[in-house]
Amino acid sequence: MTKANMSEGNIRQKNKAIIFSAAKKEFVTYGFKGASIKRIAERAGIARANIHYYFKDKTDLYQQLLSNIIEVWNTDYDTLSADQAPKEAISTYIRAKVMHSKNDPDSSRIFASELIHGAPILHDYLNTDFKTWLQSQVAIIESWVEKGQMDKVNPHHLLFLIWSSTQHYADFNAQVVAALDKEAMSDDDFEEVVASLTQIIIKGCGIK
Amino acid sequence: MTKANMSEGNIRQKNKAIIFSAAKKEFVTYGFKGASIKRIAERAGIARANIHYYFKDKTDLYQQLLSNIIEVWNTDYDTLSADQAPKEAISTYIRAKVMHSKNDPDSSRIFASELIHGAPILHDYLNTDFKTWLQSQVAIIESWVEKGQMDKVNPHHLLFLIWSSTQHYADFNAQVVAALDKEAMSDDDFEEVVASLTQIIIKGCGIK
DNA sequence: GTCTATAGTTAGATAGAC
DNA sequence: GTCTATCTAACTATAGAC
Repeated sequence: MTKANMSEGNIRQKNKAIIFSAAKKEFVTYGFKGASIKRIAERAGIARANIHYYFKDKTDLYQQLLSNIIEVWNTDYDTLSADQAPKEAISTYIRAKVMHSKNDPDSSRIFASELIHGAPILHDYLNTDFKTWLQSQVAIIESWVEKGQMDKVNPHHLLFLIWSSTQHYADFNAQVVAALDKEAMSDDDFEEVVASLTQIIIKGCGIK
Repeated sequence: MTKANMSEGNIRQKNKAIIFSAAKKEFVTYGFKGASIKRIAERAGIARANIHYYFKDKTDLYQQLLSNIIEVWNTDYDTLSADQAPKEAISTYIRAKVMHSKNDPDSSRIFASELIHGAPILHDYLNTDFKTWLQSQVAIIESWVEKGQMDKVNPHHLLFLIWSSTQHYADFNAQVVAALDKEAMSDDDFEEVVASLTQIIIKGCGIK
């Protein structure tokens, strides 16, 4: 790759990142169909036609955005540790999930919206990579049960419980802040969430 | 009200019900902005213009649909029983919520989609009727804690945990069926959900 | 790589005959 | 209460100059 190519590549990368960031807000606010390329361009501070220069069409942009989100999850934090005892592993996992709901709620919301509307784009992913990854998580829980480190619980439903209860604070934030009678959740509020969920789930699984 | 008026009223009621049913599917599939009145009319088997005869505009139709959904919840099942001990009350509540996710997933999904996208229509409801109703639920849990019938848990976060984990099977059904490697969840699957969630949450709250 | 102009499509909403 | 026809607005996508 020549120097000219590299700097072109950098412009591409930088502009695509700006577009992704703008698209994320737009998709969260209006959903896939409701999102308009005009408003994404305005949010990004670039001309409308440039979006079409970088992305084939709206579906292509949305697909790549979803891929980015999933990639961050898979490489970053969304994994139970097989090397730890269940108490530490699950506590760490709950905290990581709650903090992700705090720090990047829009990613969670876009993923949730995609699933709620039937996962038209993520259907293939759910039946391939997701299933493989899930199987590794289930195996970890099963090993804890076999070793008597926790009660016999259905691994799938335990995982769903952790996912839903932690992502709730991103996806349903509008309802949560109304319920807590606040403008927005504070750092302390999120710590209280971690403590509450950890307390109930650890004890509920019979983990000492 | 004359007989003629009554039968007119009945036609209105019947047609509005048909439109609501069609609109529900359309809003679930495409979201608020993506839903088209043309397709709602096609699903309902009536002419496009008739939708505008019964509803002022798309927002009006969506608002009334949301009101219907919330009304069913409030009058039907979505309440902790203050007269029971926590074990029975929470077990009953979890079962009712899971069965509602099974029997009417689209209502749950429309509500979830509205919240995820910032609750533009439900904002007022969340800050009035919802808060009042929630306070009654919180008070019930607090009374159980005071009487020593359960551990000291944060009532709000316990309620969020129950709502999110039970509604998950409606809202995130696409992911759940992929995870369970099924076409659709069976009656037995839903019983397993009730059993798993009840087991973990009851024990997790220190309820005997 | 960026911009303006525009083609082509789809939508919401209304008027007016029946 | 229902239907056809139509107006108006918004949006995606592309062509072509710079």
